[in-house]
Amino acid sequence: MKKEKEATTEQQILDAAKDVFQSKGMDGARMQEIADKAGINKAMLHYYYRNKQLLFEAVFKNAFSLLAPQLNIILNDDSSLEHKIKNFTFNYTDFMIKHPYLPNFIIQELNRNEDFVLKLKQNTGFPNLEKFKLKVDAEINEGLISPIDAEQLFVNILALNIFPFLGKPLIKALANKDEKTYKEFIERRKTEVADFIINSIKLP
Amino acid sequence: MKKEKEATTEQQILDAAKDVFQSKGMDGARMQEIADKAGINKAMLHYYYRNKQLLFEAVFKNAFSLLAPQLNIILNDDSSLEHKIKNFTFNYTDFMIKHPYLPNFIIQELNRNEDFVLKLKQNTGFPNLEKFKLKVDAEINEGLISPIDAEQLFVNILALNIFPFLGKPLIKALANKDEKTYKEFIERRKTEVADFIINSIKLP
DNA sequence: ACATTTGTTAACCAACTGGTTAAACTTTTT
DNA sequence: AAAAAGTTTAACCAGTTGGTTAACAAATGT
Repeated sequence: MKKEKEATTEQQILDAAKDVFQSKGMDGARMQEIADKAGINKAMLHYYYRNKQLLFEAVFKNAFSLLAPQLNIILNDDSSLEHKIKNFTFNYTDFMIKHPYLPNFIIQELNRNEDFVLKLKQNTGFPNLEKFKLKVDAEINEGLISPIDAEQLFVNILALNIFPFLGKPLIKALANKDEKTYKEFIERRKTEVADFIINSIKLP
Repeated sequence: MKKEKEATTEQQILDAAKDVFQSKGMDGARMQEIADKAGINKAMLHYYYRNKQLLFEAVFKNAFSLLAPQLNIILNDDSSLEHKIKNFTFNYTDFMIKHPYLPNFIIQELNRNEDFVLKLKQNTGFPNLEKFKLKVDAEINEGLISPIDAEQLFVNILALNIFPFLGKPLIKALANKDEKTYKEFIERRKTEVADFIINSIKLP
C-alpha cells in the first residue's frame, strides 16, 4: 500500500466533503459534487466512508472538534472573568473570521437532528460548564460582579459572539452593509462585545 | 367555483408546506410529504404554486412577514430606549416560544441563498434602522446612556434574543438541560436579557 | 516470482424527485 | 341545459441520487 497517497486520498475526500457539506448542508450536498471536488471517482467515497451519513458525521465531528477548544478558552482557564471574556471574545471572533461557515454549519445540523448532539456529548473534551459556574459565583461573592446566573451569562456571551456570524445576511440587509463594511463591523466587535458584557456585570 | 373550498385548498397547502419547509428546509422538504400532510394530490401543489421554489418563497415571505413587525417594535415606536428594549425582549421571546421553528428557518434559508434577501428588501415594511439610530444618538447626547454605536447595540439586542432559539440544541447539550428546564431558562430571559442590556448602557 | 491485499475506475441500478398530462369531476356562466 | 372555466385525480416521465459491482491496477508479503 502507498502510505502517503493512502492518507492523501482519504484526506482529499474529507476536505472536499467539508467544503460541500458546510456550504450546502447534509440535504443539499451531493456525493458526486464531493467526488468531483476531490478529483476522484464517486465509488471512493463509499470505499473510505461507506455512505453519505458516515462521511457527513466525519466532517461534522471534525468541525465540532475545532469549536470545542474555543469554548474551553472561557470555560476552563483560571484567569479572572474579565480576562476570560476579553480573551474569548477576541479569540473566538478572530477564529470565526477564518472559518466563516463553521457556526452556521454546526447550528443548522444540530437543529436538523437533535439526537446527533448525544453522540458528541460522549466525546471526551465536550465542553463543561461546571468550572465556569464556580468562577462566576466566586466573583459574585467577592463583590467583583453583580449577581447573575452563570448559565444566562454564558449564553449571553455565546449569543453576542456567535450570532453576528449566523445572522450575517440578516445584518447585512438590515444595516445596509456590503461585504467590506460587514467585515469592519465584525472587526470592531472583537473588543466592543467584551466591553459590553463587562459593563453589564462589573461592580464599581 | 367553490369560494370557500378554493381558499381552503390553497391555504391547506400553505399550512402543510410551512410545517415541512420549516422543519426540513428547502433541500430536505419533499413535495410528496407536503401533499400528504395537506391531504391532497401532489399535482395540486403545482396547480396552485407552479413549482417547489415558488411554494417555498410563499412560505418564506409569510414567515418573514411575521418576524418583521416584531423588529419594528423596537425600531419604530417612540418610547425611551429602556422601554423599547424591555418591550421588545419580552414580546419577541414570548412570540418565539409560540413559533419556535421561525428563527432557525429564516436564518438557515437566508444563509443558503444570500441573494434571496434582496427580494425581501424590496417589500414595503422591511425593517429600517434609521429611526433607532437617531434615538440612540439622542439619548447619548442627553447623557442617559453611555456612548455606543447604534448598529452594534441593535445587533447585540438581536443576538441576545434570537440566539437562544437558534442554539437550542447546543444550549441543551452544554448546560445539560431537558425540554422543561430549557423552557424555564427561556422564560427567565424575558426579563433578564433586558436588564442585562440596560445595565450595560445606562448611565447612573 | 507470485499470490494476496489494497486502491481505483467505469458502468450500472433501483429508488426517488419534481414536474407533466390527459381525463374526470365540479362549479359558474350564458 | 349545455358550454365554459376551474378543480382534482391517477398515471406517467425524465432526470437525479446514493449506492453497488465487477474488473483492473498497484503495492505488499512471502
